[in-house]
Amino acid sequence: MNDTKRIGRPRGFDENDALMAAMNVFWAKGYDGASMKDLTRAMGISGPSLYAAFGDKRALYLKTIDRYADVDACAPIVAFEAEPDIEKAVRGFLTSVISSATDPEDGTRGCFLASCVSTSVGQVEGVDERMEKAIDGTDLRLAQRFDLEKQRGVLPADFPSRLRGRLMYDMRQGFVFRGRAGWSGESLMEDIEDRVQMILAI
Amino acid sequence: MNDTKRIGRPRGFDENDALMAAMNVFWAKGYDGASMKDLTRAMGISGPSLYAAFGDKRALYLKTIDRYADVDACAPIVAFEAEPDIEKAVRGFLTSVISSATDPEDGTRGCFLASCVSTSVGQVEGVDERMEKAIDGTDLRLAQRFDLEKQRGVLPADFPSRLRGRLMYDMRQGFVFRGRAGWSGESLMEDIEDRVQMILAI
DNA sequence: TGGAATTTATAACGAACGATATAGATATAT
DNA sequence: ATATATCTATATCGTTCGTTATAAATTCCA
Repeated sequence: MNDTKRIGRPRGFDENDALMAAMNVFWAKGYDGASMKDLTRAMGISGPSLYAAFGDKRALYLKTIDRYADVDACAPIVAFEAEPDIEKAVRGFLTSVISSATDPEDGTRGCFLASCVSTSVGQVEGVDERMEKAIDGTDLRLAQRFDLEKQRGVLPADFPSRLRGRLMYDMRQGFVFRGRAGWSGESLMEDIEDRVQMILAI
Repeated sequence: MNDTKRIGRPRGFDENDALMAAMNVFWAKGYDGASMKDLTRAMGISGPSLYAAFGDKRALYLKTIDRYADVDACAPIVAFEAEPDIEKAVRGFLTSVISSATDPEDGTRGCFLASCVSTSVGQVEGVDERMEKAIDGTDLRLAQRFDLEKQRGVLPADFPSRLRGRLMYDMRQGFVFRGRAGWSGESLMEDIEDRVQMILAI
């Protein structure tokens, strides 16, 4: 927005990098579990710098949520939209959900929204609206993919795109949750063929 | 176990009542959100009494989880098992899930396990095993209800009871989650007919 | 009635939390 | 060069947290 050189000492850190680092901490430890010490260390900045740049802890948390929505970091949805064959796309979505929910990477499991932010809904002010909007957005994206197949004639005209999109979202929520509780990827995979047929059933 | 009068000053509170009161606090505020002050006030006892009777905060939390499993306080599952007609039973399960997830009662929404304990999985030591066992148990109860219908001949012999039980569980998880994020009961009800057919589809 | 045992209430503990006051460092503008 | 503005680092603030000494109160046993 404003690229002109500003007066005063310049930032010693990249705001975006710091935000992503903070997100990973929240992701791995949860909102309450992530202390300011954890955050400042991971972000590579000191307390006062954090407060000056992002406000307080809660504001930082909300900013990581907005950032996540922007960068579109949710692998399963991306996989779903990229695969042209709809059945493979649905299977790919579920497979991606399961693998990300059971293969921890840096302590971060599943989707940031599904496995971290969702646990602070109703607890941290400002999260509910963002979560509701995120769910709405995801539901819509999933439904639009089905609508596309209806236009192509692959899916029948009366296919309930919106309902099946919501169903996929709820399935993700369930898989992520089971993954956190200790379920193995293999045991979760037992369900996917039945669920693929289910999602696409007329 | 031991009803003989014990020496010393007797308890001034009922252990079971105190445990249920503690559960309601955790249910409404979450594990981290519930302070010892909240707990002692709701339980009607003082700090030292709490520690003497239940151990520390975490031990108290785990005991409320065990207690919940014992009293079988999950309304949707009870509704599911009580209704003889299987289609009505499935519909009743989902309806019960939705109403309990969107009609807050004393700040407690949904199922204690689904809406509170599930958010502390991976965060509080001892919760994971209990949650995994609880999910297993619920999956099994749901599946057994379907098996019963297979014996009666209402459902075909190749009906995948276990998979559909899991599916119902994941749907509950999704509904409870959406309810916490602000979804209304009416909007959630839009899905149920599609889902009832889905759960019972061969 | 006097001790032993147990629960109670008051008060306060150390630790960790989130958040800041202060001062020093580094840039631009005049 | 001086002034001004912005960022950084150290150190510390006041709370709140979960937890626990301490001592009074209440019961049973001898």
